Amino acid sequence: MTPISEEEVLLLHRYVCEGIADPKRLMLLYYVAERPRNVSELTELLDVAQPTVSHHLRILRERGLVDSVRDGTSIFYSLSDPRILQAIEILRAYVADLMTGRASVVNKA
Amino acid sequence: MTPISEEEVLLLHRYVCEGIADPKRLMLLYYVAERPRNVSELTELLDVAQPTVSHHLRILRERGLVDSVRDGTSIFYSLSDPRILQAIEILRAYVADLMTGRASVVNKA
DNA sequence: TCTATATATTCAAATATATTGATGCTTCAC
DNA sequence: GTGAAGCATCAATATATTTGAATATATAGA
Repeated sequence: MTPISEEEVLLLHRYVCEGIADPKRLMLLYYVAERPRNVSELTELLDVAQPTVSHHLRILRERGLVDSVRDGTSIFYSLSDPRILQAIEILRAYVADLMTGRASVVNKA
Repeated sequence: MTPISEEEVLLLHRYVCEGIADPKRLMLLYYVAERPRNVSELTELLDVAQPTVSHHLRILRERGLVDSVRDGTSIFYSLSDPRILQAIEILRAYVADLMTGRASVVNKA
């Protein structure tokens, strides 16, 4: 493990961690990872007001986590890099283990 | 990629994403991943007030991201599960590519 | 027990974030 | 050009987070 600098941590935080730090945005990442989806579709899926979805999509877009492509009046969002969800999936597995007691608790018994 | 449920996303957020959503906490995770470290040491390394470090450590501890062991008057913190940093390292590599223009921008040219 | 050291907690202030109704902008069909 | 659809931005509010000074708690040694 290469030591990390404070500047690198700040970039990591600004470009990724901040982006995935909201449940709605996590859901958005999973949804657009399946296939490109437009805002209307994502608004229905998330069950929040449309401006809320646009707000979260903007945060993801500004950080480069998702790409957007206009098609007529719709704008389709997609995941920009598979590593983003790859990392999240590792954390997801970790949490799943946590919930079934296989991580951190049992390992210390 | 197995579809994720809203409940699973909430757990993922509460137990991990929220925990790594602050630069100071990211630094803490890297520091305690190297070796167990006590609060005094971490306070010097982070260059913030001791209560601030305790606060961040509590957030990490409550989520199970770090373990703590008392030794005399000191309390040593360590990383609870290697997968946490494994995932972060993937994101770190992604950000490094972003910064050198190898990710997301170039791939779309 | 008294004192010093190490860590945690409380509390308040400052800052940041999430949410949504109202509104503006863009695109397309007619 | 007009109207409608889709999305973004604005403005206002509510909520959450970060921070550190002051204080409390816990351990060890004398």
